[in-house]
Amino acid sequence: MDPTPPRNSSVTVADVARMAGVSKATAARVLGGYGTVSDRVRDAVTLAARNLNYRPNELARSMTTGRSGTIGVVVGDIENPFFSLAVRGITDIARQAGFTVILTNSGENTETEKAAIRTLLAKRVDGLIVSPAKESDVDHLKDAIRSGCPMVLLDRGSRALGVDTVVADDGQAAEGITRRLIAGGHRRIAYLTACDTPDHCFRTSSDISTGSVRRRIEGFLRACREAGLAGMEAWVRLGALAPEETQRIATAMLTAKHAPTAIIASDSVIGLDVFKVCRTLGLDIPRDLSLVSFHDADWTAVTTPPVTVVRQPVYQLGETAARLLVERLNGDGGPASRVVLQTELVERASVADLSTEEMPRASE
Amino acid sequence: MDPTPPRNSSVTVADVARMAGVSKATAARVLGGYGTVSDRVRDAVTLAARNLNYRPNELARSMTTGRSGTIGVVVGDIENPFFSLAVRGITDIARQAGFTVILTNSGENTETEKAAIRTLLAKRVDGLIVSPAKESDVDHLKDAIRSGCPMVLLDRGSRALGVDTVVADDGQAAEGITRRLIAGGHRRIAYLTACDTPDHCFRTSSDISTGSVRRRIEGFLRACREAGLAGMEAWVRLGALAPEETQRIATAMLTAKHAPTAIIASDSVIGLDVFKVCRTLGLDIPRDLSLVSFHDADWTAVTTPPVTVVRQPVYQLGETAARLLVERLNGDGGPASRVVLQTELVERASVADLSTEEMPRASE
DNA sequence: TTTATTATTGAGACCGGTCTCTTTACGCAT
DNA sequence: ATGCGTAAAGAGACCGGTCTCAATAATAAA
Repeated sequence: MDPTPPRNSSVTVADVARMAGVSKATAARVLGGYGTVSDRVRDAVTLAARNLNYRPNELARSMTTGRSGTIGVVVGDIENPFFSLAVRGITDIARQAGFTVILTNSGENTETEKAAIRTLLAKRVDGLIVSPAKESDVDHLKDAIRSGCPMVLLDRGSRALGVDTVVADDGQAAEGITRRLIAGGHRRIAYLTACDTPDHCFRTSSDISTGSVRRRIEGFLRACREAGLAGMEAWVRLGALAPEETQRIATAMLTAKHAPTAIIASDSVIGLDVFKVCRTLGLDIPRDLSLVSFHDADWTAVTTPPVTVVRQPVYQLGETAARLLVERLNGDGGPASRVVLQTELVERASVADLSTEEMPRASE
Repeated sequence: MDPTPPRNSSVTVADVARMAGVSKATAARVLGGYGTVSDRVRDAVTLAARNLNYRPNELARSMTTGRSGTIGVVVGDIENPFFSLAVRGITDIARQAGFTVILTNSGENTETEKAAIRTLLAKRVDGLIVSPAKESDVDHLKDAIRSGCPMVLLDRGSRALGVDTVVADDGQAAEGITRRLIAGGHRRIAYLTACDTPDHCFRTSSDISTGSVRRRIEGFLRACREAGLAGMEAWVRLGALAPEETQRIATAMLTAKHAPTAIIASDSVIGLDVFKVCRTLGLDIPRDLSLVSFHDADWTAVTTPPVTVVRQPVYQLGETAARLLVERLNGDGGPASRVVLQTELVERASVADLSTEEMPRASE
């Protein structure tokens, strides 16, 4: 209609009110959709708003209402398909519920995480979804909670915080897959993770500050002990933080005299690098090495052989976290809940059964 | 120190000022880090702020300064590794420059995109980075620009908008890979994309509203024409929006009488599904089908055979977009620039050379 | 017709910062 | 001692909405 609608660099309710010939309060009522207004006035204001190309200032609104309509998300690394899928779940639910998402990467670094939380709090997010880098260092999270900001923990719980938590049954999953490997005759089973300790050596599971990984390692060790395998702590390898390091560690393990017959990769990024190393070293999976990875990443189904994985309901993890948070924001004052989503072992062809394989050979 | 620091549900500068025994203006000067204050007062205010556990309200600050310190990002789908990597690039740069990122998924849907832009504008983002779902429908973007919100287009340009744009040299890349296939003796080359038209049929490249894809198809057709191949438009297949559809389309193509000898997948998600279909159909790559995919996704290097891809500098795409935007926000008033990042053809083993393969057969 | 009740509208405070303008005070030169 | 320049601090408006409360108009009840 109007060929050059105004620039509206900042058309305010007052401007609209003036043009419509009503008070600021009345215009605000129409524009904000609250209170009671006559149809005649409503039309006049709506028309004026359209003509002026009025755009509400959500900032000003948040100012008085105290709700910003945003939720802050802190993940380790959005580039990791695990997180990008979870974030997709979060944003989908958030959008449905009328919230927008401010995304932050901690890079699995507590300092960055602290800064992120501070920024998000300053921006007055209505709630937080956090995947804490370290469970042991959560004072900043405690602060946020105490200051009244609802929080949901994603993938990594910290019971000390007493907030809603959504995790997968990592411990059981690891226990199950370990048991399966042991039943298949494996004894030298390595667990490879990005988590690290100051001296890069694993001693006890309490050294591991990333909740999900700690639970997995505990499950791994539990299954080992159950089978009478001792000293399996030595097979837990840390520090697979980047592709180069992962490949260095995997290469070292696999070329050593006492090489593992099976490796459990703590996430799909690590699993991929282990796979690459095998290819580089000319090792055949599963003949020379059995491989199991956490996270059913897309690539795991198309390799030769396809790799056996622990399928986590990642999207649902994000969805559930967001849903829990939205409930809180809508006034749910119930006690903190801990949702544990079931994982599923997807058996493909990267695991060898040493026991039955040996048998026919022995009898032939 | 203090065992129970206050709840600070809303400690304001006024509160801090009162406790420090100074005026609100003075406290604000200290807390906001502007103006001039005596050391004695500064210390008093700082101490009071700490005791009260004061947290600045960024919303209120934005209100007066007119800058929110956030940039809005609209991508098609964060779950797609292409976008998650680009977003990583964006957030890294944004954080360095002191901005936070509000992330939105359009789901490649223009209506959702419009709503997202509206919301982001209402939240008064300082700038926008958008990957428009359709180049043909950009009035909402034009509006945003006219209202004074700096914008950078990511991966998909629209010259009509006259704003900074960062894209890969999609046209050349497609042209190059097509030429290579043709030189290898391929004549029946299919191009498979998620983009769609109302009747699911491709006629002319102007039907394609996603900029990057349109440029690729144009490159593809250019190379075909150059080689004297006519009617290759028929080999452009649309509508690979979801795994099921991609697999349906690929299966139909590959089981038809006139099956393609090569398929170019418009992104790695589609490439993966084509790969799966080949496996299902028992087709050998590259003997029965040559496959090339856009985007050097992690899985492409570990399949058997590894697949030839067009490597786009995705992270840098995001980085560059963010950098450009930050420059604008810092007052750069120069003309809109169009940055074209070079792609790289990563030749692996999924492409067969029909010409040399046929020759020995013919002479045997 | 008068009063009670309700629907509309207006005036203005408020949210929590920033920022301009003014006042006060101090140090130094004349 | 007087005057001036400048540093430090206070007062209060303002940003753009929301929201309470009072005022007015319209409708219903008596």
